[in-house]
Amino acid sequence: MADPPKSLALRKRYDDRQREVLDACARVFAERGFHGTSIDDLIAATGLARGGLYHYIGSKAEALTRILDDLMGPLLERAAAVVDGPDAPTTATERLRAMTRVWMRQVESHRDHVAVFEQERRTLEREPAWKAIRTDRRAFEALLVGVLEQGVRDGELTIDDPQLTALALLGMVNHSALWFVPGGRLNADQVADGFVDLLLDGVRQSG
Amino acid sequence: MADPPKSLALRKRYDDRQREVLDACARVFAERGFHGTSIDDLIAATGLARGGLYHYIGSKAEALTRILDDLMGPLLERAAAVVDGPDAPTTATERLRAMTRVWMRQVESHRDHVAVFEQERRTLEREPAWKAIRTDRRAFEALLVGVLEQGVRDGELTIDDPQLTALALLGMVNHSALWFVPGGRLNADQVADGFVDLLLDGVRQSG
DNA sequence: AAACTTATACCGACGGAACGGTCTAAATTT
DNA sequence: AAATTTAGACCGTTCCGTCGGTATAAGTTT
Repeated sequence: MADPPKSLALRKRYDDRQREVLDACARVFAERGFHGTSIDDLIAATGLARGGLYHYIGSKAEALTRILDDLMGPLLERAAAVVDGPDAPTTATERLRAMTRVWMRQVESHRDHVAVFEQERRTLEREPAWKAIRTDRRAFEALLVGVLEQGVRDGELTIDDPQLTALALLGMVNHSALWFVPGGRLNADQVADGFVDLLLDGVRQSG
Repeated sequence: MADPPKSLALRKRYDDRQREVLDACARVFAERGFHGTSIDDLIAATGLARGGLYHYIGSKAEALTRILDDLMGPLLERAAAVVDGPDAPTTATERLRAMTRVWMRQVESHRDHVAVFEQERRTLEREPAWKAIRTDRRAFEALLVGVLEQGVRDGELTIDDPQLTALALLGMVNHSALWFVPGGRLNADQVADGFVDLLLDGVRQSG
């Protein structure tokens, strides 16, 4: 990656353009996979030429790193805020709902990023280079399990296996990056509420 | 792919070896992704040399096709059997459980295949070459939605949005290919039952 | 404000390595 | 000896990233 400009005004212009370029990269990565994407694909997607592209991304791998950081950073920050923050709800049920909404909104706004994350999961778990991403992922999952366990402690929830329950919700939401269509029949909050209601009450006819 | 042997005894030997080779390919594809896997990776994983490998797989893409067919064929067949077959249970709840067990057992026995399927989802949906796989996937999902709708008709289940509910379960199970460990704390049926119980009754403390 | 210098944005030809796949022939089995 | 399995050198292509260069905008001096 080229050194970003020193002057403040230009720096902003550079950052904005870089964001555009990285979003385009995320779109192609999500579509064709990281390894399935060639530099020429990125050139076609960004409209830049080879040199111009490298001016902003440094390398294909660096682009992936940035894409994943831009996904996990905000997600973790917001999730922590609605679980532990000053204005966070206090009951486990409400926290679970708030957290799931934050999460589905991230799927809505960063669908390609989530898709890339899911696609490259195995690689991310293996390579030392992605340790930061792994740490973020684990922190998020721990947050989720924590909320579920709080629910059990408080007598709000009855859970056989909190770990499995967390994995179930993780599957639902992360998998939604494959089918969720922004602007489609359901918006992010509706899907989030749908999942949480399902998890809380199930579908068995009562009474 | 080389012509398989004509004589019956040799044909079996060839098929067995081919299965071994394809399983090894699936393992590497799951680990590094299809495009992230080089022929040399497959050579290392199979112990064969270049020529020997091509004797059994024809091409990298053909190997992928076989891997996915070997996954979806049996899955669909067994799922249809426990939903519609002669000895299939009749209530939606029982059918849902039976179907999920079949499905999780396929994750258990073909974890790498499922992981590859998940990783290449976007490509599989796009390329004309994978039409057969898409048809199978859709048939499976239709089977699942059908069971859920039957449950609603029969008054067994109360479901706001059967489509979303199906997607939730699809997410749980398919995502399990990422974390399920054969021989680990939970076996396939235990995970399947855990998911189904979750979906049926939820986690909210009742009473 | 005009002339000049520097910083930034972008281009596209190019190199070297790695890629998937083929082919001839040797080894092994039937 | 015939059929099958395995080997590995080899080919053309595609790959990622670099580099020297141009054009434009910003900053500086006169």
